[in-house]
Amino acid sequence: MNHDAAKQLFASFLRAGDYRSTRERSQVLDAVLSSKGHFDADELYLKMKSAGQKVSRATVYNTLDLLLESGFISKYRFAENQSRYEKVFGRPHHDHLICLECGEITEFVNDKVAVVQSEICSEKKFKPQSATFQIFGICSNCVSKHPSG
Amino acid sequence: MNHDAAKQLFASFLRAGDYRSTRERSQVLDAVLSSKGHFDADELYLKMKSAGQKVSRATVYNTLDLLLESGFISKYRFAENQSRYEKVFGRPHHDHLICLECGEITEFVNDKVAVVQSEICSEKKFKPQSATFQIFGICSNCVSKHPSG
DNA sequence: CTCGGTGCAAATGCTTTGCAATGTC
DNA sequence: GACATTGCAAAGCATTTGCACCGAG
Repeated sequence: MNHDAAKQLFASFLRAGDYRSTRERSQVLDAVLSSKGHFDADELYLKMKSAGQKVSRATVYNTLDLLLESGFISKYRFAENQSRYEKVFGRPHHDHLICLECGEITEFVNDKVAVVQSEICSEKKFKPQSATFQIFGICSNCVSKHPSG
Repeated sequence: MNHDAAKQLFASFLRAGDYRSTRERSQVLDAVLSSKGHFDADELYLKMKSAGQKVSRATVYNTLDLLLESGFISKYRFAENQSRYEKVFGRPHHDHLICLECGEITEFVNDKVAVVQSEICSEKKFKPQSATFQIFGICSNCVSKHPSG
C-alpha cells in the first residue's frame, strides 16, 4: 500500500466515524507512513517538530489512537514504561525478539504462531483481535560478545 | 513448593547476592506467596498495609525486583500503564488471553508455544530467557452478552 | 561500627486532561 | 455558526530517586 492509498483510506475512516480531517492528522499519518520499524509517541512528535511542522504532543497521542483504531498501526508494550508503535500496512504479521542486553528488537515471522493461536481461541471460545508473542533474551550479537564464547 | 521452602530459597538467594535479610523483604515475600493470580505493586503494598505491616512503596518495588531476579515471580505488561506480577513457583508456564471488554485475564497452557519458541530461537541464534504470548480480544462471557448473539 | 536498606516526599517520565482559541463542516 | 480539534500547561499515574535514619552483619 502506497502513501496516497493509505491517505484516502484514512480519510474514509475519518468520515465514517464523524471525525474531522485536519492538517495535523494528515501530517501525523505522513510521519507514520514514512517511519521504519518501531517508534514511540515522542519520537514521532520530535520528528514532526524537526521537520518544521506545528503539532502538539496531545494531538500526536490523539491521532495515534485513531490510527490504532483504524488498524493503520499496532501498539506494543515491551519491557519499558512506554508504548511503542509500528505501521501495519503492507507488512505481514510478525512477532518480536527483545534483547535484554542491547535493547535491539528483532522481528520474526512464523506461521505456527497463528496456528497455535487459533487452536487456543477455539478451545477457549475467545474471539481474538490481536496478539503478540514476545521473546526476551540475549541476541546473537550480544551472545558472541561474551567472554565465555 | 510450600511457604517455608520458598522462604529458605529466597534467603539463600539473598545471601548469595550479598543482600541483607530484612523483615520487610520477608513480609513482601509472604504477601507474594499468599497471592492468587496477577497483582500489581500497589495492590501488594495496600494488602500489606491493611494487614497492619509497615512498608513503603519504595521497598515493595525494590523487593519485587529482587523476586523477579531470583525467579520467584514474573512480570507482565498487558495493555496498561502498569506492570503486573504473578508468582511462578509451583506453576507451569502459561500464557494469557486478555479481554478488551471486561479486562479479565485468562491463562492457557499449550505445549506448542514452547516448541515454536525454540524453533524461532535456534533459527535466529537467540538465547531466550522468558517469553510471553498475549492474545487480546473478547472473552466467551462478553461475546455471549452481545445482542447479535 | 559499617554500610546496605528503609521510608518519606519529591522528582521523573509517559500520557491524559481542562480550557480557551481555532478551523472544519 | 456550531462544535470538534488543537495547543498549551497543568494534572495524573506508576515508578524511581535523594537523603536522613535505622538496623543487619
